[in-house]
Amino acid sequence: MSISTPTIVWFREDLRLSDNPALSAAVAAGGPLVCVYIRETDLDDARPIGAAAQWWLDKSLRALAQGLESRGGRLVLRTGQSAEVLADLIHQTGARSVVWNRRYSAAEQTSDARVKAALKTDGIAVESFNARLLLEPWHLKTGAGSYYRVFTPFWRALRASYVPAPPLSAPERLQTCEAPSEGLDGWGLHPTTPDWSGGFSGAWTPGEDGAHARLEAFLSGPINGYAETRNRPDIGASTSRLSPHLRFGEIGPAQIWRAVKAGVETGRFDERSAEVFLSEIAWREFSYVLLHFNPQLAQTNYNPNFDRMPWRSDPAALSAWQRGMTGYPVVDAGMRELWHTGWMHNRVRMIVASFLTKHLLLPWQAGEAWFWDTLLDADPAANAASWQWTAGSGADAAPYFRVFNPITQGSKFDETGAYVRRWCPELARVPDKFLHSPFDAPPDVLQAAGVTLGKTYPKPVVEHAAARQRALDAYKMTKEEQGAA
DNA sequence: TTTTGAGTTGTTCGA
DNA sequence: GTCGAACAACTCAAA
Repeated sequence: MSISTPTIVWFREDLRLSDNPALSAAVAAGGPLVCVYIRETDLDDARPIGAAAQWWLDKSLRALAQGLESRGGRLVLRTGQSAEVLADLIHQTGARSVVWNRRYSAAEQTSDARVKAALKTDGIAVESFNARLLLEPWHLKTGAGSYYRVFTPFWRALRASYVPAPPLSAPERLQTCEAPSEGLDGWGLHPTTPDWSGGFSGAWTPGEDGAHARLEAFLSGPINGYAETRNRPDIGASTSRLSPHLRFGEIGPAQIWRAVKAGVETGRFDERSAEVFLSEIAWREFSYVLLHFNPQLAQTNYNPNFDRMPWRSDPAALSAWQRGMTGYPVVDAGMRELWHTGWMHNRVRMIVASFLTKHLLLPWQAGEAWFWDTLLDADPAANAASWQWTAGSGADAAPYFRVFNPITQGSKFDETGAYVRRWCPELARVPDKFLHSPFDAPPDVLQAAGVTLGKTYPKPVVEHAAARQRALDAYKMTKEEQGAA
């Protein structure tokens, strides 16, 4: 390869300059770079990213462009079919090679394979890398040679065999080729009319620098005690909040792994909490395994017995759940946190997901779709796998009789009530004893707190005990013999 | 091949 | 108030 030949670096879900194998390989090739992000129009089978994620993408691309510019480079933005855009760039710049980091949903992989074949036919060198996962989905196999369907053995195997590669530092200077670029402002990723993203900007700093600041903030304190405090949404900094950064590849799991392990080795972190935190990273990996071997994970039941589940259709109940108006404070607080900040605490995600699928008996796909549109971190693998897990239809899923009691969960994990009081301010003056079940409070208590159920705060859309029994009865249907119907 | 032990995150009831 | 058992049966992973 002539050292003057340009290499195209196709950025996708890896919006970072450090520990980016494709970028490092392109730099090592010695020629100038063409750094491009393509707004793809040919991913027919893939869902477009949700509205919240678009907001993040907008900011993350700006941060990436700035990172490149500060090193003497430039980010090219294009819209079109990926193969055509790349061919066009090759024509414009004289590039003879293309590199990217792999992605793992079926639509994306199919498209990438097609692009790769077409480029190779034209005599272009193409190489792809892993920047997104500790180990790629096909890497770990059980003794019988199949993929892992149960988390714990998967986690044991991962822990035993994974050794992170040496870190790759961000290039200090870059030389990029001139090529026509579109403008981000024209992409309309930031919402207008109305701009509902006001709650996002105060809560987040998209981009690689923001990702590392978030990691450092987590490692400088909250990681110690994480094993317990991670379940407490009323404690502001109890989790890492790295999920949206991971979603867009502003930081990779290998970088997190190295940083955590280094802290354990120097005795800086409590070992148990570090282990629990890394196991959460491993759940993300496990989700990618499930997605890879089950491309329809976001659409169809992993466990086909659930095809017999008698889900209801109830637009009013779905809407109450989406808007945070179910009358169960911890559920409503979670749904409102999601709407305002694009994120929800993990413990609360489980509570609201259990409520939708069990108390309301609505299909998990409806919840998955809502999360897809409203979560900044909406991930094709983790979102689908987690919803199926909660519903009971997923791999290694919760037993069907595990129906979260939203009152008990609220009292237990929002012990101080700070979480409900923040997101449901109309309940702020309800005393702790009734904060998670205002419908059980005596009338004079509600009056003193300025609450009128049905007016200032909704009455519960379902009664817990009856809804629980209905869910248990419905789940029995998934157990019936084939042909019993 | 067969067997065995185990499996993210809970709730309710009754002693 | 606390504690242990029941809730169900099945699939997976590994010996």
